[in-house]
Amino acid sequence: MTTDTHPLSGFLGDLIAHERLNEDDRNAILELPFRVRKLDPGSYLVREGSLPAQCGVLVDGYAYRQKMTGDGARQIIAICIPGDAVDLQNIFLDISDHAVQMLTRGTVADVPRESLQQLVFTRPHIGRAIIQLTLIEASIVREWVVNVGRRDARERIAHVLCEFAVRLESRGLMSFNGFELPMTQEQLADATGLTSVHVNRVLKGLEADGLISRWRRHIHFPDWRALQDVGDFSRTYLHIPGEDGGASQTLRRSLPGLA
Amino acid sequence: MTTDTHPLSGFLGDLIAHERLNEDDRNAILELPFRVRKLDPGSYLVREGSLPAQCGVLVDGYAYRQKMTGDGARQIIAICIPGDAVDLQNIFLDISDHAVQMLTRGTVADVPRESLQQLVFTRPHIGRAIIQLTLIEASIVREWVVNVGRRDARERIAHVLCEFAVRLESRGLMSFNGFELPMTQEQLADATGLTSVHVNRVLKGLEADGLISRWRRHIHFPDWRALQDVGDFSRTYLHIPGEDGGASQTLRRSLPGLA
DNA sequence: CGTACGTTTGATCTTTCTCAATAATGGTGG
DNA sequence: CCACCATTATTGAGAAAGATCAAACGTACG
Repeated sequence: MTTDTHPLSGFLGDLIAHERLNEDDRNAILELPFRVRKLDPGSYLVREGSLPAQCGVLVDGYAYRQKMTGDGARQIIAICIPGDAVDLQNIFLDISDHAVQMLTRGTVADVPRESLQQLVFTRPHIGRAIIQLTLIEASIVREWVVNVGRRDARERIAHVLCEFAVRLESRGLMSFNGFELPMTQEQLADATGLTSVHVNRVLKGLEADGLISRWRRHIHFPDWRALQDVGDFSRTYLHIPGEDGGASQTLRRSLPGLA
Repeated sequence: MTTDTHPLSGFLGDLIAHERLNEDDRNAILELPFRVRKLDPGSYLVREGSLPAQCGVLVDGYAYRQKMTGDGARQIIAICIPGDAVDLQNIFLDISDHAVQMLTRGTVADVPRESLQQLVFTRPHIGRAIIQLTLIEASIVREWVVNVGRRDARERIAHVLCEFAVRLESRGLMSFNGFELPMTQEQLADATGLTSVHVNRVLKGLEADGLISRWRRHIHFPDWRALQDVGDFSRTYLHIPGEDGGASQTLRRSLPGLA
């Protein structure tokens, strides 16, 4: 299928998951002008304070949103997975208030700001879908405030792992019963407001308790239900369509141990 | 002036600050249907899991966004000030992922979801303005992740105070050189991921160091510049229009000690 | 005037950080 | 394919920030 190999097909799939788009809408997305780039880990998609003229769509690979404090500490705000548009805020806001950097090697399709902006108002269904995506992103960030503000280290890490698993699953990116964590323990620490030393100890603890199993950076879930409990995780804030708060068929398939 | 007494005039002012609206646009906002309610502290504007049919606009008084963890801890996600629309996410997303509660006694104007939704797509300037407001809200939440994840107690509280001061100032709600903090120390703790005991000690510390002065819940800023430094505060993430990152004229007036 | 709520203070305990060192891993050039 | 280097993971010991527990004190409101 040519659609599956179109660089924006992942993004389109995400839109479709949230809003019914007719053929014209779908074509409008696929006919957006774009330029593809290959990027190395650590390279910037957006710099804080910059004024991006295009919106990057992650074709493959992973990225993260990040802010630095005055004394050089890093806080990771969000993880971007393939199919995510990383500059939706910058379509309507001028100067970027945070940076986006590649976590792994990957591919990005840059779409001009104006093209997307125009679609939002000329095609209400696309507009609604894009607005929903930005709102869901905001919802995830709110949950991260809770995670970092009111949960202890073990809960935080369990929660982040659960969230990542469910998001990957919703895009069909889970392999078997787990995934390869695309980040170092130090980056996981920056996402959870901890130190890498402590992250290491907590991961070992989770493993010792049979809540996860690890090999290299691959994480598997021998007891998915228990991990969710430890992480105080409930998927509702992800606003994944077609799931009532219980698990989807696919999730049931790929995450056994779920009643 | 009749405009100033219209319940939605604060909201309109906020929109205008971000996007040029012509007379038709402005009238469209002021002619929105609404119903006014008076609310007591603690009463809910939105419950987590609910499906709001209207968008509340804070006319006066303060509110907060909040989520609870499984073991009953509360995390405050955002503070809403007069003029804020508290349900913008719920215009396009169905089930609410967090609760909104009154902090003080206050007044809310409820606008039907559909009316606002329609304006977004029929009046692109209003649409852009509303999208910008939701994006700025998201930007503030991102900064809160940084605050709670990577700053110590003193920095966190200083930062929250600075943010609150600047946001109030941008709406003309600062009195003299300070404001009345509309929340208890316990609520401030829930906003910063601390305990009320520790918040109390930190406030006293800030006061002892001449960074703030307190009388009841009134906070003043004897050394605004120093407080910003302690809080690692920079206003850029608030995306307040017409300010280059330096201070506005009004701010200069109302917050002396600013070079 | 008393009760409920918020603030302040002290003493002690835990979680997590910091510093430091060692071991494993992955990628690179020869 | 192998040796080497840089990065990442792991472990230990001690220190610190903040939590917890408990009590006293103020203040506002009915």
